[in-house]
Amino acid sequence: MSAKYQEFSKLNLPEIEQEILAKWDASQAFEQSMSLREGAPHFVFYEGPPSANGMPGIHHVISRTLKDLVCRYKTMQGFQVKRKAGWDTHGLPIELGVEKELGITKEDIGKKITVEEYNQKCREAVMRFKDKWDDLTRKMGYWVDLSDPYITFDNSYIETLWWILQQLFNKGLLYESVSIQPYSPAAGTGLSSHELNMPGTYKNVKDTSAVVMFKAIENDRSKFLFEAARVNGEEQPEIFFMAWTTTPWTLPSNLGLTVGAKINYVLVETLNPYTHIPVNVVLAKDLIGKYFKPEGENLPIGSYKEGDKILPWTIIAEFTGADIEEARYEQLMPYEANSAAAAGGDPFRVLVGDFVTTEDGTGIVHTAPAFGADDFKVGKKYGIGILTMVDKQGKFVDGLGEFSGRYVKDYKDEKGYVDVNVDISVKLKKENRAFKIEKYEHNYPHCWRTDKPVLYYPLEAWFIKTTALRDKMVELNKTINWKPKSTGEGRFGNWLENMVDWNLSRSRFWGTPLPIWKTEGEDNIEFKCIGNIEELNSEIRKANEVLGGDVNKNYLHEGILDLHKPYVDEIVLVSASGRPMKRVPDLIDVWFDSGAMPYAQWGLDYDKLKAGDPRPFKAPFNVSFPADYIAEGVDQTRGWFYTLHAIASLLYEEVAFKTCVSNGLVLDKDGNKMSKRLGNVVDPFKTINEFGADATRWYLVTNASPWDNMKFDLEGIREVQRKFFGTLFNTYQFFALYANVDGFAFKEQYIPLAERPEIDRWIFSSLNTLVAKVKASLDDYEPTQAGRAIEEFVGEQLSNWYVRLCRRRFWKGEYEHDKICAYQTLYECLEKISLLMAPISPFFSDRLFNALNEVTGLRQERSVHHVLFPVSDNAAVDASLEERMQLAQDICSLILSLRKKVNIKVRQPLQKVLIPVLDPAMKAQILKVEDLIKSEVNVKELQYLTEDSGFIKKKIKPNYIALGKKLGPKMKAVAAALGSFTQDDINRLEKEGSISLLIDNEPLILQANEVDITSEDIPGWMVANKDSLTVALDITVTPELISEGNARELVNRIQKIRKDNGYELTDRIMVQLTDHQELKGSIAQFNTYICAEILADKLELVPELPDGTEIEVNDIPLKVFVTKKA
RNA sequence: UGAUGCUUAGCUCAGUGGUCAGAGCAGGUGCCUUAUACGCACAAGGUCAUCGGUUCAAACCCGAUAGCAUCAACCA
Repeated sequence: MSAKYQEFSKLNLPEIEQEILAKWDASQAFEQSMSLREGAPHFVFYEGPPSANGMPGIHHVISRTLKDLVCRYKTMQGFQVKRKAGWDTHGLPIELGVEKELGITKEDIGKKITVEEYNQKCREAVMRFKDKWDDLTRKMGYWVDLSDPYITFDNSYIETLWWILQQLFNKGLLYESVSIQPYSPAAGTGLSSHELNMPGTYKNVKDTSAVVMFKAIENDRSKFLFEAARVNGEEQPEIFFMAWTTTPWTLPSNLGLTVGAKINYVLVETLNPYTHIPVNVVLAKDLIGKYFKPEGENLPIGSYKEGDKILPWTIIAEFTGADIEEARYEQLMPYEANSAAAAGGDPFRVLVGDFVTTEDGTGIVHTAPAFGADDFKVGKKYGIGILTMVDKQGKFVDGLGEFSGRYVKDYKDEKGYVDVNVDISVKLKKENRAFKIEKYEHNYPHCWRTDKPVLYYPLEAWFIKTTALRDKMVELNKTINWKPKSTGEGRFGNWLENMVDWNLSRSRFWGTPLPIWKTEGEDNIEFKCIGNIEELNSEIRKANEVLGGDVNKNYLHEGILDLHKPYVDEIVLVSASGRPMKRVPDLIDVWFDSGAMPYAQWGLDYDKLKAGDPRPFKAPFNVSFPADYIAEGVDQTRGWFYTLHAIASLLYEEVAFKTCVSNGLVLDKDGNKMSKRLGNVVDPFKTINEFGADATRWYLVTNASPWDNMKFDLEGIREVQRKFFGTLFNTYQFFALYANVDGFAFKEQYIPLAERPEIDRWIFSSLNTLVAKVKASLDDYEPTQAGRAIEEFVGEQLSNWYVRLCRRRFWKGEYEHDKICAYQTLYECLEKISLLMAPISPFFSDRLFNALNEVTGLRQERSVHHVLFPVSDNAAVDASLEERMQLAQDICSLILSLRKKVNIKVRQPLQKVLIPVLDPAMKAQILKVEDLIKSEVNVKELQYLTEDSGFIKKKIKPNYIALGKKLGPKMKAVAAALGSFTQDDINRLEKEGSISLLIDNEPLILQANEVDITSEDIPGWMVANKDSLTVALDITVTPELISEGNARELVNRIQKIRKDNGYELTDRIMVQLTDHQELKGSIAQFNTYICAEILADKLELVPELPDGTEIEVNDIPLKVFVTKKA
């Protein structure tokens, strides 16, 4: 323990941080922050695993600051907070990175490079930037246990995922199905959404589009259409539903027509423009204009002659989509391969779907479930079956007549490729089944590798039936505390409501394999889902015994050593009926990896597993589920937040986290997204090295609410550094300077609050109010509020008011009661601040705390992060005291503003200030701070004007809040009436407590408490107002006042000379001045004052001073000669 | 296209159903020196995105529009 408070030459945050980091390392401060809380209640935090495959960016600093500050705060609240780090190690970005590095594509894997080698590369690549991440973690002061992280590619991690999948499989929540996915026939592979979002994949292309006519069959639902046509005179009317398609090749696979329930449709009697046969067609009313000209309306059909430009048409019925639901139609292009039986459902019906619009087409959507996600969904809902009349090479299957074997798009760059879409259109035209054929330009996705158009194609995939738990998940979500609320209720809640089953399958190489084996062939398929390594090993041996030969020969001895591809794929298992089973080649979605971290981070406990424990995970899972708190970027809403929630709901019908903070994006200072391409990425290392992690963290937290997108500007960090840390640092420096002089080490008895001066009690009250506010804000996960409150206190209350007003107490007089009060008060403020700010800025707070504590030894703890958070002392909070100090600050500000207006500097004393006081309470309040105001603004007296002094001009306004409900619409009239009140009217109202008005010829009694009376003017005086406060200043400068002003000015000049001469604070001086008529009186009168201020024994007036310094005192030139007294 | 959020001073952000809309920074003016010019004080700066509605009263509540952002989707 050193006897002196450390003084610094200059604030250097990065340097302080280096020092603190070394100290933390040496003392194992982080480990201690947990071990000191052994046995205390847990606060559970989950770390969302980052991928160490890329460099960390500044946006990682914000979410990690949020994580860290809550964990530190909860530790200070007495909780034990363990935080295990984790790494996300699987997934497409890693694979793509490796492909790029090796210069290969997906197709080359298994050919140019073995899967084994490839996965080895991935395993190496995944931790490429781990050092950088660890470095950032350390430098930004993020306390997380990096020594024992969970890693998603570890066997034990994958094993836990398998166990979970097995649970879901056993519950029937894991199933195989088809889903419609983007697929590139040219490349023979499915495309991920990532690949589809690559630049240049969407291109404008011209395709043959067709409006085709599906012939309606008369039934219950369509009867009214036929009757309408018959009324119109036709005996055997033909009615057609018109639908538009840009992909005519999907027409042989058509199984339905989808309409919008609320869209208005019409039945139109007209002619087919190609065949000129009279027809009746159904389309959306809004789209009539697209196909028919207004001139043709209601023209008789018979009037049309071939070659006419105008097609006659007549609306003969009007109805909504809901009216024709379940109507039926004839198949458009029947062949042997696409029969209703082949579709496996009840096709050729009119369906209702919410995706239908009337923006283009006909308002009726041709629905081929195999080739569109919406089509598939609505088709499934209605059970119309599915037809996939195109194979994986992109050509029509056999059994489609003349179209069999033809490619639906030019995937092969065939010479003389004839567009099959055109042929289909021509055929339909001839058959009176096409209404309009034209080229249509639209935006369509293309395979980024082959440049050929993508098709949406049904592919086999494994799904988790999350929809089965939807209601439960929605219900559980309501118990989660979301910050901000809108993320949980809106974005997340909405997502849950519209959730679809989770497509787990990924056809890649580096990831968690799906642990499902299945028998080959189409009949009696048997499945086996493996749940742990031991089970797999025993199944391996069993298969070898049953199937014999070389089956699994490489895995018999040691069992399986790596759960990745290609090893798992080599393993053959045996089904219950004795047939060989091969693994489903899929990997699972990496989001499952991270969503399962609450369980997999600990791994499986075989003892519990064998005992049939439903939660067979290693300790400390039992005390680490669910999480009290998680925090990530808002982009994780449908990522990690969802998968955590989904898995916990599926397994245990519980939440995985109780509070979730989702932070917004970090944009550059102009509001653009940071991207490498634009070169506007902020390097977190550079930022921290230059400005310090504390300033960066403080800026990120206080600049904007974390969930708003923030525009990141280094200028803002600079400001924080200067304004907040600079001020706080200076306040400490001030304290240290004098405390060292006086040897203050908090050795004296703690002086009770009641015995301290008013200003001390005030800053204490204010401090405790702050403590309460900070605690409330942090408890509510609102760190921005907390940080801003601390800033405000340090800048305005502590530094700029308390210290400024109290300066003299620290250097004047003996080391006794008042001085000790001042030291104790300032010390406690500084110490509490160090505690309050510790969660947000862990370094400087620790430095400040220790700088103080190393001298006084008041605390046992060696780090601020081990101390319990302060508790607000209600007894110290005095609202009335805070109010009157605020009053004093406001009054001072008003007086300064008046001085400025008339250009009278503060050093010039003025005689008096007038303050109208309308009630005795206000006067009492100001009286208590009168001295303070007088010295602060250099005024000799405060005069209170009460109403009877006659000086005040009052103003009256309705009290809108009180009167609003009572008066309602009469409010305006009353306001006008009050506006025309005379001073006498106001006085009478005040005296009598009420007044009667005539509003709209009705009498109305107004009570005194229903109006606001203020005094905004004092006739003849210069006034300034703030809210209801009014201040007038007497700006008369009498000769006496000038004289005193001169004296003060002189003091000020001589002080400057002292400083220039480099004298010590305590040096006494001798002063010679040239005699000057105008100053003579002043110097004589204020001689004692001047001498006391400048530490001179006397002032000597001489006629000439050749060696003196020339100065000016209020424009009076003179010379002074100052020497240090020996 | 949908969901969600944002839009207030030149910039970064507060703000509450109550009649003059706030702070910091930048810019302006004036002040130094026994903590701090990396400071202090004062003044100026606004169509609260636009348009409608509810209300005695709207920056605030509601509805539409526009722009930005994220996520999801992408379609006939």
